Amino acid sequence: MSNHTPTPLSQAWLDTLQAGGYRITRPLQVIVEILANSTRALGPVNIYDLARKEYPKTGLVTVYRALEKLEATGLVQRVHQADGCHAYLRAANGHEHILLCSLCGQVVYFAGDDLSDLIARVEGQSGFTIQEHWLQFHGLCANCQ
Amino acid sequence: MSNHTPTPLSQAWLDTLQAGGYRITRPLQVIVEILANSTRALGPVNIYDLARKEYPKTGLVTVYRALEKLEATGLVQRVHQADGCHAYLRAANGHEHILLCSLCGQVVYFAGDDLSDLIARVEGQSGFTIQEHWLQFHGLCANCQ
DNA sequence: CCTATAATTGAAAAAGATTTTCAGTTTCAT
DNA sequence: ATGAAACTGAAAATCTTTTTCAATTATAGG
Repeated sequence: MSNHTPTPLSQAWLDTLQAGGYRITRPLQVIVEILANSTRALGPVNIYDLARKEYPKTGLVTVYRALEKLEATGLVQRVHQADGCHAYLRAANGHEHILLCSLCGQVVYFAGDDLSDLIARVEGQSGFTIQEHWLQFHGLCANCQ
Repeated sequence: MSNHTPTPLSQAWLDTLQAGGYRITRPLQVIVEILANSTRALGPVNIYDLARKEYPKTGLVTVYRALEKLEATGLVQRVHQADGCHAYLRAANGHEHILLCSLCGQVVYFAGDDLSDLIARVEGQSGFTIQEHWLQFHGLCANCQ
């Protein structure tokens, strides 16, 4: 069976997973390779189909379990779209946020937003303690418009 | 069976639904009443349970169908949370955004954000046409902290 | 290099969530 | 009042996700 060399990013993910106490198996490697290098959001079944091209024995259950590990480790995040939240993506780092093409699922990460004033104001008015904020843009990518 | 007078908001929703060509039935009225006046996000089964207290014949299917209509009409929106996206809420109007308590699901709507500069910059850099933006805060409400 | 152990795997079954089908009922315009 | 079209609830069908379990595999330690 073919055995490509991992990209730098997927190698880094595998190192992180191993440091987290997980074992590095062939199906995990294949799934990591797929997700680390995808430019669009992928659902469990998409990943399953892609993984089986590389390692045909891969089971769908293993995809679900890999997604759990990757999400728990903070390498991957769920993508929320109007029609559901079943796709996954490389997690945004730091102050990155995501911009998604509503047609093809293409993703672009962008940095920069300073919401601290707004957050302070909303905390004051609501009595909440804000722990997390979530900013996401949707639109049409250059190819889809 | 009891028949409370509708609140102004739920009456407005019913009018909108009727204007949209939908028929106003008892289970729809009950479901609208529940959603229009809830201060927290509710999933289909939550709604089902609450609806049956008011109108015991209500079927879960009818809840799903009502949510479809309400979402299509823009009165209700799905709430996206870390663990899934199965709850619904009154839709945010205009420049309102939502702040959710991660423990109890309590929701607060807040207004105000000017992201036009950021949007313009990201459009320029990415080649996307941005159609929609999505801002959501998560935290602990006054009661839950 | 071998070994023991604990994690991981795939298949099948189970559980859950959502959708479809269908016959009977209800709304609402006429 | 009446009829057409929309809506309803129950059951069945479809998905999606999780659990169970025996077999396999990764990895630490000898």
